[in-house]
Amino acid sequence: MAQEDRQFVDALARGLAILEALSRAQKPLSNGELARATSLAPSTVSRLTHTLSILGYVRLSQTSRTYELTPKNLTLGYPVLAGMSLLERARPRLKQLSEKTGETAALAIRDGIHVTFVEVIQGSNMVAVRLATGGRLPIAVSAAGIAILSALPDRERRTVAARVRADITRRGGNPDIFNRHLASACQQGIAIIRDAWRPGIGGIAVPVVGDGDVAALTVPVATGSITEAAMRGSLAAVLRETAEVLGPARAGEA
Amino acid sequence: MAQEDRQFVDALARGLAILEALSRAQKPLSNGELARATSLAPSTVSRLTHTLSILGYVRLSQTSRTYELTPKNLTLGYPVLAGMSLLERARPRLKQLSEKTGETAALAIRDGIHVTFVEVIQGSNMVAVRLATGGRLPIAVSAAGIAILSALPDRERRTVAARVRADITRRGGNPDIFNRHLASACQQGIAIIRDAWRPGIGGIAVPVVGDGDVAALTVPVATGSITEAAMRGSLAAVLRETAEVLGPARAGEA
DNA sequence: GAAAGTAATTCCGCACTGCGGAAAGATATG
DNA sequence: CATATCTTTCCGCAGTGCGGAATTACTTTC
Repeated sequence: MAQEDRQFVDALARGLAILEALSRAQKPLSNGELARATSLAPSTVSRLTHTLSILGYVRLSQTSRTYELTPKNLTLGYPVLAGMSLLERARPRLKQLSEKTGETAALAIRDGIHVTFVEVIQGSNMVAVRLATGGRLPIAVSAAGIAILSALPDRERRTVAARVRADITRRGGNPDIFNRHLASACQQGIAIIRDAWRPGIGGIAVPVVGDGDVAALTVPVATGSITEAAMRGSLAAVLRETAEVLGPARAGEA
Repeated sequence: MAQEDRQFVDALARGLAILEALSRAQKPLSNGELARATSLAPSTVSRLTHTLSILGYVRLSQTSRTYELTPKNLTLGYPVLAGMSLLERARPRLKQLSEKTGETAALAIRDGIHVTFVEVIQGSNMVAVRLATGGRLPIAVSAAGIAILSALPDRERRTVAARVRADITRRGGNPDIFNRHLASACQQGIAIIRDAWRPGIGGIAVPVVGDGDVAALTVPVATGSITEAAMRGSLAAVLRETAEVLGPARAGEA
C-alpha cells in the first residue's frame, strides 16, 4: 500500500480492510460509511462489498442499505482455537475461577502487539465486563498483554516491548506508564491494570505457558465495583493458584 | 470467477480462498499445498500469502515453510458473537444442560446452507465430540441445521430446503434422507441425526428463536456410546425443557 | 405526490496491477 | 556433491480493477 512492493496484492488488502472496518464498528455499515472508514472510493467499496457478499462474508442487514458480517467469518478463526491443547486444559479451570469469584474469567494469547481472547467464561456478578471470544486489545492497555509480555524470554520480550512502545508513541501516548506496568509485572509475576483502556475497566492477569507459547489467565473487572486492594488480595491469590495448576509461569521452564 | 461479473474482484476472492483452505486443512500448509488446494499458480499463491502475512492474517509456523492462521482471524468473527443477545441468555442454560447430562452442549445459528456453532460448552464425559466456536457444518448433515430449518417460517423454509437439496444432489448425495429428517423434525419439534456427517458422530437439536432469527440448542454425541433410545428419551427431554425456558420454538410466535 | 436531495451502483476508458511462465534461489535427498 | 523439489522473484503483457462521471434507486421535504 504505502511501499512499492511488487509482491503485495492491493485488492486483497482493501477487501480485508472492509471486513476489518465492519469488525471494528461492531455494527452494520453502509457503503458510504465504509468508504469513509477506509478512505477508498465509493465505487471501489461497492465492488468489494459486492464481491464479499457473493463469497458470503457480508450480507445486507435488515436495515437494508448497510452490510454486516456473517457467521462465516467465525470459521476462519476456528482452527486457531481447535489446535490449542492449552485451551482444553484451561477451560475447566476458568470455570472454577469464575464460579469461585463470580467474575468473568478468560484466556488470552498474544498476536503481534495485541492480545486476543480465545475463551471467555461469563461471570455471575451483576456488573460484568462484556467480552466474547475473539475480542482484541493492544498489549499496552490490557492486563493479559502485560502478563504475557512479562513471561516471554528476555530477547523476545525486548523486541515486542519495543514495538509496543513505538505503537504507543505513534499514537501520541506516553510509554512510561506501560514501562512501569511491565516492570511491576515482571517483578511480581502478576499484572494489574486499571482504567488504562477505558475508564471504569481494568483487569488482572497471570501468565501461563502452553503450546510452546505464552498465554494469560485474566479476569476483567469493573474498576468501579472492585478496589485495587481487592484485586491485589483475594483475586490475585485465586489467579495465582489457578495458574499454578496449569503449568510453569515462565517460557522455557518445561 | 466463473461468470463474467465486471463487479467481482478476483484477487480478493483468491486471497480469501487461501484463508479458507488453511481453515479447512486445520493445519499449516505450504505454498505448494495451497496452490494445489486452490488450483492457483504457485507464484500467485506466493504473492497472496506474502500479502496476508504482511496484513497479519497468516504467519510462517515453526515448521517453517508452511503458513498458519493467526489469532487475528478470530477478530473478524467477534462482532457476530458480541451482537447476539440470545447468546447471553443461552449461555447459563447451556452450562446447566452440559452439567446435567455430561455431554457437550452448543448453540448454533444458520448461515446460508450451513450452521455455525457460536457457543460451545464442553462436556465432562470421557468420550466427547470435539467442537469449538466457529465450527461449521452443512445443514443437511447436522441436527442443529435440521432443527433450525424445521422452525423457519414456511416460505423461508421452502427456499432454504430447496437450496440444501440442490447442494446434496450436486455432490452426488441422496436428498431423500434429508427430506425424511426434516419432515420428522417438523412433526416432532426435535431433530435427531446419527452418522450422517461422519460415522460415529451424531447429534440432537431443538430450535429456539432469538434476535429475530432461528437458532438451535444442540448436543453432539458419539453414536458409539449413546443409543438412539437414550437420545429420544432423557436427552430429548432435557433439551426440550431447556428450549422452553429460552423462548418460543417457532419463528413468529413472539 | 412531485421535486429535490442523497446515497448506491454501473459504466467505461485507461493506467498499471496482478498474472503466470520461466529463471533464480533455497532446502531437502540420496 | 549432485539432484530433485519446492519457493520466491523477475518481467512482459493481458486484462483487471480503479475512480470519475453518469445513472439509477431511495429518502425526505413541502
